[in-house]
Amino acid sequence: MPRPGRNTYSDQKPPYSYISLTAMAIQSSPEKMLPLSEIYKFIMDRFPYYRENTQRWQNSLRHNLSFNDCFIKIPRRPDQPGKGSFWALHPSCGDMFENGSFLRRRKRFKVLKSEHLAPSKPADAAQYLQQQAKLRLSALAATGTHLPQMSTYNLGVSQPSSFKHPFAIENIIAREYKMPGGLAFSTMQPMPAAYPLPNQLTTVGSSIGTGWPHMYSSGMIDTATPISMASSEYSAYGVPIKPLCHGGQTLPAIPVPIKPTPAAVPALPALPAPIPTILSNSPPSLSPTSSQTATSQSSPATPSETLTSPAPALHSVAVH
DNA sequence: TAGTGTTTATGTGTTG
DNA sequence: CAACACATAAACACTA
Repeated sequence: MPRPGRNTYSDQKPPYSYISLTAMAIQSSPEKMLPLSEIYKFIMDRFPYYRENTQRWQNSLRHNLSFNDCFIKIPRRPDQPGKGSFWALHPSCGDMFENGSFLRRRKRFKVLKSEHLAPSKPADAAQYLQQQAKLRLSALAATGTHLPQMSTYNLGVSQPSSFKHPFAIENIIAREYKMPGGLAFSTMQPMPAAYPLPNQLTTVGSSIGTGWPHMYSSGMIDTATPISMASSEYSAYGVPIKPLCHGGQTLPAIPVPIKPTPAAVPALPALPAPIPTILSNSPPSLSPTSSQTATSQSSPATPSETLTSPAPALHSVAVH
């Protein structure tokens, strides 16, 4: 396991599992589903490390897609000719990653065999999923709820719902995320020794390139996979429906939200505090798993670095 | 035939 | 230390 060291990460293996990377790719797509080739592309575009030994990691990735229940295969429609199916995230897999951290899952996502909720036939499941998604979306629209932006994997029990884990998918893939005020961190101090700091990531996706050496950040990538994470659309779609059915093998005409807004999460005001905590060694309000993981894998990053950054900016931004 | 998808096996590192 | 998560390899089937 490569650890974030002092050198550039450009060619080093990112600390994300294939599951994470795949989830990122899928989540980054407007429709929340991608063919295998696009998943490859996404990963190679963003992580130079994966531009080599493609046979190797792509085999592993395919293995993960098949092996893990959190990925569901969606058949191509007749009007979408091509090879292979689309892959999407299982509607119930949202809490796979503790605190939204994509470093390591707290537990493997497994579809229950006796899922009484979900229809058994794919055709039914398709309808069911679509129905659920529509209901969900219309409900959201009706309430006019401004959902916590990109809170897809933000499951933090004691975190404000606006908190976005530095390794959360939103932060990872939100390269095009633009702050309302057009703020940018591109001029930020280079931080070769550390993985993206929460404030950097949460604040502006475009800054990832500088603060996140293992991710490629040249403009060319954007042409490949337009990311709509910053759009309001994502806010809606990105909030998964947890209680949604399991085992939905289907063909959703509309993207199925991945995970519900954690209802249990107390509606606390945005706190700058939790973030630095993650990368530091004190886990107070965060789950040990998450913080431990984050720290263990980015050890050389000195917590002080994270603390010296303009942390407060980050949440006010994240919320909006 | 290359790409895709499934499955089995094995090894390593982490977690409880 | 057992169980788990993950990475990797490899064999094989299917299909555009």
